[in-house]
Amino acid sequence: MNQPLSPKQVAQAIGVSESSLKRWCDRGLLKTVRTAGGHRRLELGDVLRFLRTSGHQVARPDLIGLPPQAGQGTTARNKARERVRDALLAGDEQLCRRIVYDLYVAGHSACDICDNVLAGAFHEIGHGWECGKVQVYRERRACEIALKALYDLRRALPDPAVDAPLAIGGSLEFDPYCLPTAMVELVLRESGWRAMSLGTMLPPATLAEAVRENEPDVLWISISTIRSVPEFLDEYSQLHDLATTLGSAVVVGGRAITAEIRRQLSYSAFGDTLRHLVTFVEAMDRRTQRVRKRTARP
Amino acid sequence: MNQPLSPKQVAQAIGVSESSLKRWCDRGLLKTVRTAGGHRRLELGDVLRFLRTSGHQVARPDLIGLPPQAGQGTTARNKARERVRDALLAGDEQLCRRIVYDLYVAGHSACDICDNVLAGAFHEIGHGWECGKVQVYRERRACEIALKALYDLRRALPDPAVDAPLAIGGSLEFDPYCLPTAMVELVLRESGWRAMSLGTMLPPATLAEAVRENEPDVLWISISTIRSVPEFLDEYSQLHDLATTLGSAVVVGGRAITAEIRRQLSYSAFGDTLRHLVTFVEAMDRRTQRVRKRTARP
DNA sequence: GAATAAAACGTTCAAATCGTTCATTTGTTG
DNA sequence: CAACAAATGAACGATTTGAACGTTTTATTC
Repeated sequence: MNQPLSPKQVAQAIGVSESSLKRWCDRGLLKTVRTAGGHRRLELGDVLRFLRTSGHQVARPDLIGLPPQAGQGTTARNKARERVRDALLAGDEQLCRRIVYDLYVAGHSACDICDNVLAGAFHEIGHGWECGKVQVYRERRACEIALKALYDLRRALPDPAVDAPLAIGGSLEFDPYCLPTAMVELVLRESGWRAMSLGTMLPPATLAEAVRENEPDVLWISISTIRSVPEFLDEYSQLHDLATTLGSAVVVGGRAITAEIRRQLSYSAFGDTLRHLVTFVEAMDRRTQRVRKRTARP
Repeated sequence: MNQPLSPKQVAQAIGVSESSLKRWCDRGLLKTVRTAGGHRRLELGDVLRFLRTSGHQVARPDLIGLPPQAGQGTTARNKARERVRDALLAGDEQLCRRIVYDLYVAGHSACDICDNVLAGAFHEIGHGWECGKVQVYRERRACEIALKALYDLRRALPDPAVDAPLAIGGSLEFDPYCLPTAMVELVLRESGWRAMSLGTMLPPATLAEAVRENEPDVLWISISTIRSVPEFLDEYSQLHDLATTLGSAVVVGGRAITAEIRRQLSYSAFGDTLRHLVTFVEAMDRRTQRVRKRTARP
């Protein structure tokens, strides 16, 4: 409980720069102990006392209490996955949001965070859910929290350019999982695309209509559950044919696509991970630029 | 995220001089915290509260983390519904978010916005959808956009106190509508409650488990569709009995509850609108305070 | 236990903010 | 219209803050 905190942790938690915090320590406003090498170590109790007495009543003193800080390292990501998983299971929205945001600030891409941290955490949660070790409501609550974290991250991205390539997509009927499609939207926007999720449980007919009316560069379809394989294959192929006819690339992915099913699908790109998707759309971007260059200088 | 804002940022955002802003702070019109060195730090929630009461417009919303162009539009509520409806149907996320924000900054409560603007807009959209005049995907896309606007608004609210009363809830199986439950969460948080949506399509058994494990003061259930009335009545009554036994009030509402069904339900409160819900929880708050006062002075 | 990456050290410096004063604008009243 | 009170915005030197830098300590990995 009285674990030593680093100046960086405390500074970030209360929203001031490390420099200021160090100055306050040196000025005696905040009791510090030093390691043998001269590094400052702060104790939680002292920090809280400082916040109370100095009149420096900070927004969220509770933040420094519980969460250990996210690092920037490559190994930090694996730990982040565990911490996110625990925060999600415990229903701690603030903590989850903070870990995700810290990772992003530390330089991890949204794509990376989704693929390696969130997806991993949900894989574990889903496993626990299938084994009956995790209550259903915890899994659902975790989805709600993760969705909020994703939307939060989304707001940190710049708005796409009005002439950026357009992508629309979502999940088909009987597939209520909103997280995958929210992730796709997020990472596409990170790549500068005008991505717009149409949501979940979309009848194929209305997706077709959306393609007709919006003529997107890419249509993405997220497949988390399949009710009837033959029906799915039929609906999907119709959709695919229509989209390609209208000049839209079709990207499909999701955990419900087995190797067996995949073999029977036509698609412009298949994504096991969001990384694959990003690679694909960036290749499209490069091709478009080449075409534009050619058109500009004939 | 909820990072403190500097007086300069806020002054530029509102479009007034730094001097005036400092004076307002010192006069107590705008809550401020001070750094250890004596510099003022403002929180976004407090700034918004000030804007709402003072009637100032926002010149540069981007400077304080608000969506671009927010806080300078019209604030008439009756027209707002039409404008939101059109923005939702057109898939214009920015515009929708902006209108909602403008309303909030202009002093309308989140509850009011949900009840009178968003719900109204979706009522019309739903009607158009049933008549076949509105494509399904447009309705779904509208949900996605509205959800983002709601989460955005949520961020503007202060975090609930750790000892605030707890409310959990969601929608039952076969009911995938996430908007109502997101609205409930939002307005409860606006009333200072620790509200946590568990999401949609929850099996009654896991809701029961959630009540057992979290012992909330209120359990809310949002009913947008009912698959089988007898099954629903059976499941609901079990849930209701369990919750009341454990000391949780049960609040139920939703467009699927007809007068006929309502007559057969037991509940602590029924909400046709979010306003009803807020009235109920605020009555609970007052009762709690009375009890506390009595306990404090015997 | 050595090698390597990450975090913290102390220092410097430009930018931001402090409190204060004062001239200007705005609104009210006789 | 003049007189007056209240609020605003600009300016000032003094102080605080945040970011940068190269160096040293700590933590992680093999």
